[in-house]
Amino acid sequence: MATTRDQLIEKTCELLEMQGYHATGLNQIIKESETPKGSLYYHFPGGKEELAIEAVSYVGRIVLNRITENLAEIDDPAEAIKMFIRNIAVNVERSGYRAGGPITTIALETASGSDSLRETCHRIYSEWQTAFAEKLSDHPRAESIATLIIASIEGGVILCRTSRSRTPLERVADEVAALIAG
Amino acid sequence: MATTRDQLIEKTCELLEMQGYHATGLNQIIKESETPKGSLYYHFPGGKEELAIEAVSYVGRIVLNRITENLAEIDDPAEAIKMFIRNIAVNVERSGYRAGGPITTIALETASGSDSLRETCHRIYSEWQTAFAEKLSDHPRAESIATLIIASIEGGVILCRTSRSRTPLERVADEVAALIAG
DNA sequence: GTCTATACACTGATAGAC
DNA sequence: GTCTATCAGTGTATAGAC
Repeated sequence: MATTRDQLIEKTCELLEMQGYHATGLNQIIKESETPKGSLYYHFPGGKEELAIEAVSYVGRIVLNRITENLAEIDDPAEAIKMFIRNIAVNVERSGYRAGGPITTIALETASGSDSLRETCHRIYSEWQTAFAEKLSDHPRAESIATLIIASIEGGVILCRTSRSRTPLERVADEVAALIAG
Repeated sequence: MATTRDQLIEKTCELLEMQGYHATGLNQIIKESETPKGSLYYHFPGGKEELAIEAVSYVGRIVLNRITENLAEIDDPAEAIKMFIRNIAVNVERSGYRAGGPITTIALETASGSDSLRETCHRIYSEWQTAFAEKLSDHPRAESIATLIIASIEGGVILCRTSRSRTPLERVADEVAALIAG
């Protein structure tokens, strides 16, 4: 029971992750999601920016859940986070290096453009960071390490997609684990 | 003695860093650099893509020199790299969080678009990584740590620009230094 | 709520005079 | 080498019938 609104949001998430904000046109979104343009402006009167905000919020929530669930599966924080990052590396490779980092491109493109999109990305990054910090709550530098984790994952995705190799994220996984273990 | 060609490349570097590839139009480049459009296609017959490749190569070389010079100033690798990253944090703040990471946005936007731009970014990231790895040559995991450094700087810039705070890169600097010192 | 047709600005690119 | 005028295509957004 996918509503028109949901179809638009999901297709927008997919295209934004692969192409970014400015390279993704509304015409492509309505064509690939098979929804008429009139419906888009009915559901999202704010146009492209409002649609992107909803899409980024949606995918941010999904990723937050995945972080929480995956980290809960392994007791040792260093090992849990290492496996989580290695899993991202595999997924980036599986996408043909076309996806990975669902909000990274948007965050950069809109950092000096749309303030509402920038704030949405900032909120999501904060939520992700909190999830990692909670897993590291025994560590004296939990918050600081959580920031490094988010930063190195985002940067690692860039390096993997640019080099068409999963090695960068695998190295990030190993080094982050080494840092946590001390 | 700035030639027309150099003016175009330098202005393109500036705009690509702040806005990204797709948000930067050729009209804006020629207007702000005060060079006519005819000259652009005379110097860069390949159009926007060729101009961007030249711009990315140019700024990549400048940054490589800055990495080499700055790292040579302090003997201890952990301290040298820490200060280098803290310096980036200050520069990002100084730009009003509108600049920083001169090729990051381009690397992401063109990862699934232009193959020649993607390869150019890949080459530059490799050169930067080698510069850090050489400074860490005494460390058994020099290459792996150099990858983490590039990734966490690129990601740290994203977090700083998105949150309008220099804290993320300062934390990255501290954690990377902790990792190197062991 | 859904859909089509269209307005209007702007994009990258080119032609041709100078 | 430089500059202007202009092309064809696409972008976001809107109007109005159904």
